[in-house]
Amino acid sequence: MEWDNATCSIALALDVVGTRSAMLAMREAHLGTRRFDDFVRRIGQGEPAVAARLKELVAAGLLERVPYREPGQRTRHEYQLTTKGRELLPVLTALRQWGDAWQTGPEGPSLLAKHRGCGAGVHTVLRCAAGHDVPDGELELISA
Amino acid sequence: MEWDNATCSIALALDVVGTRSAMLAMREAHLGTRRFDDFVRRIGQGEPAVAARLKELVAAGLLERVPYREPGQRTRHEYQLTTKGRELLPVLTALRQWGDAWQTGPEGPSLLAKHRGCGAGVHTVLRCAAGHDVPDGELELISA
DNA sequence: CGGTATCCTATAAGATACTG
DNA sequence: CAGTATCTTATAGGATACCG
Repeated sequence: MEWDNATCSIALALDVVGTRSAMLAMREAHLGTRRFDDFVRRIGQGEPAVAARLKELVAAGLLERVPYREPGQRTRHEYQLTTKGRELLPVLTALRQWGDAWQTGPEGPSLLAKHRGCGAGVHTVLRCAAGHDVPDGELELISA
Repeated sequence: MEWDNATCSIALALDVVGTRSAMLAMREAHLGTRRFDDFVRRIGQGEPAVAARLKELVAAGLLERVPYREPGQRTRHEYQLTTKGRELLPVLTALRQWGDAWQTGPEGPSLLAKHRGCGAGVHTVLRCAAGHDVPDGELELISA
């Protein structure tokens, strides 16, 4: 069979988080951002762009628009991470790690990832199903 | 300080690999694709789009355009992964893993990652600098 | 506060043709 | 084979205004 991007997991993932705004929105959700205005301010894009992206991420099941009500206030909505969205964390971590290593300026990284309690920095490692760490060069990518 | 995407490692990484074609080109490079025509066919986009992307990836230092010569042929060029490009592998692996889990159709994944020799499938795990595995919920993302 | 409506620009990407 | 040139379309994203 000729190679088909329609069945490639990477291409399929990019269908959902393949834009800058989508990935930054997911970063924000993982940082604890919940309200529309905060997404807008922190992503650094206009309301229309952010609104469109949040709508798509909700439709794709990475975020959920949940009503809530503070005492004495009217009902509002907040964007909460679903499990599907939460499991994007390795992608964000790998991107941050690569950006730290290769794209930061002299100021150093402005985004940190810590092991809660332990306090040490967190990075991704590759591991195989047999339990081995997979060092550079021992991973074979194959298109079936 | 207000949050600044100009110093966020994720945003900086997306400056380079934030488009579909860039990420797919890097997937291809990791699959062993080296020649222009193969990138075009396998990415599934037109020559102009692929040419632009390869040029950017070379400029950003993820690929290198290397001359080579088969006996009796004229000199040609191939696109080779640099260390910077090779270290993007965790990002691709995390994307593939998430796509496998959440975005594949009934046919299952068409892209495999195996531990060379061992043969077992490969996935990413999060680990802290102290050596602990970091399970879901124990990672704290902080914007400094 | 949490958006929508409109209009505009920039860029990603498709289509086709051509060249060394 | 490895692109470039040209033209077109689709979409990401910016700017501004407005609304419940």
